[in-house]
Amino acid sequence: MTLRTRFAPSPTGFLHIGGARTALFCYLHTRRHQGAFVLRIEDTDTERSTQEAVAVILEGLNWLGLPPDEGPFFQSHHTARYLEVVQTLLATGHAYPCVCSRERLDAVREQQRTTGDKPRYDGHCREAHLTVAPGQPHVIRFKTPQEGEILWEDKIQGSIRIANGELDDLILVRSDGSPTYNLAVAVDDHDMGISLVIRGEDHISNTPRQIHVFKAMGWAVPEYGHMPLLHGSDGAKLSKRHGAVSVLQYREEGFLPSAVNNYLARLGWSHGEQEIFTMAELEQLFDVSALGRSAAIFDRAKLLWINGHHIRAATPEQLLPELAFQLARLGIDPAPSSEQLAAILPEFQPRAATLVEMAQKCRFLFIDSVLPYEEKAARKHLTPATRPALAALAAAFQALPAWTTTALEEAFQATLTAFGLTMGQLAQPVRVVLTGSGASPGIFETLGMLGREKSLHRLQEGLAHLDRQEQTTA
RNA sequence: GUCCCCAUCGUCUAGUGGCCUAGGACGCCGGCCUCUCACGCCGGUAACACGGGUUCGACUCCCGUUGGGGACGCCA
Repeated sequence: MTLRTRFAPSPTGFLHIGGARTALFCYLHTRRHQGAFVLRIEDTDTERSTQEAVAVILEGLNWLGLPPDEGPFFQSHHTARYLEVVQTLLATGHAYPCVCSRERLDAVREQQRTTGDKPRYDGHCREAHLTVAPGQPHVIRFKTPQEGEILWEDKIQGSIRIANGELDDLILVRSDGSPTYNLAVAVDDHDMGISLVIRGEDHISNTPRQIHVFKAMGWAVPEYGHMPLLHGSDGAKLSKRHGAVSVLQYREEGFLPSAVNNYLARLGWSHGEQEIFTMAELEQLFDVSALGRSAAIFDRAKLLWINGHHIRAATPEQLLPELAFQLARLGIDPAPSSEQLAAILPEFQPRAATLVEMAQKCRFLFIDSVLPYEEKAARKHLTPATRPALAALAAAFQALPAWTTTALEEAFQATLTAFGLTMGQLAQPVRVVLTGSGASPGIFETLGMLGREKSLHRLQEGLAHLDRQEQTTA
């Protein structure tokens, strides 16, 4: 029997980083075991589910590179089947109608809370054998066994046992006739032949309820693996408060999907002392049964480091669209050509932890003027004392027959010798004038990438700047 | 409150009774490289929550305490 897993998000919001991790683990585990990865949209809550959320979740999965083998399927399309199952449950005495009002339920819970009991349904209608009149508001509840316990070998958590006495009679069908989560999940997991349910550990308490439905229907119970949750820096379950935004936000921020996946996979899982993994490696190595059991805290600093690694390991061609995307966001117009970007990318790959950072660092190449200069850099390196050498260098460059690295180096060296300067004493002022900042790729690489025309223009611009400065201070 | 789960450097982790004077990675600090910034390299900082057992021997097994997390909806 082949492995079948499912990722089952509810479309009530975007796909955040925690959901992405669940999807990733399902996907990787399934790839490793050559199973089928099913995507199922849990939209039984018609009040809160939206089409936009579905679209954003799909887009997120697509960006991460976690395509489902089957689906997306929508639970809202399966309503008739859920209700059919409920009829069977009713007929076999595993379910019953309940006419308790919300007010009564609230009062019961309130009472239980004050007496220190676990808030739960008190079974008021359980043995009432009610026959509801047409139009009479009621829900259908599952008749949970009160004795015994549910025990399962969790793929991640080990054996978990929960006494049936801890459970109450959950609602299967709402008073508006719509099915609830626990019913829909059990029916779909069975109908879709899911053999391993991988989900967050916040679902542990739902598992015995779902297993009861399976048993009442005489279905084979799937295996379960409850993964530890992702926490924010305060140690609590990741939420919007922690900036748990859409995974697509990470694309905006210049992260590579391979890096995000790599980072996420290392949260709770390890393979020897290896830190960097390609998707292909993860698909081969990752196994949910090797997961740890304690929650992990999301650490952006490490994500940044991993992202830098993946940026360095990528080919310029792979990065090209991402960089173009970020440059466009910076308002670079016209957009540089692919050839242009591919040529400069290697210089910036080791210098950026994100594509956003990379775009900022190579921006100087695509704008008309880098004025005004970064203040600190200009103050430190662009002093009146540097003017003569700068002017001489500009003249020497001007006279160059060809804009080659060798020629540039020779002219540079000659200027150095003529003025008795060290490399740094001249390179830094030139760098500021060329890029507007005190940091850039090597000075000859920078000159080469900028090209003759822009370089010469910026040197003149720099000299003019120094002259202006002279006047204001004089 | 009740039930369930967890507990090694700040963070992610290795560790499955002796190989641990606890290893790696991120971060941080220092150094090297060097025209700047990165990258890279070298070094440093820093942890087995606590208390009982079990054992010749516990980070590793058991119990308890403490701490943290999750769940307790006509949400999923």
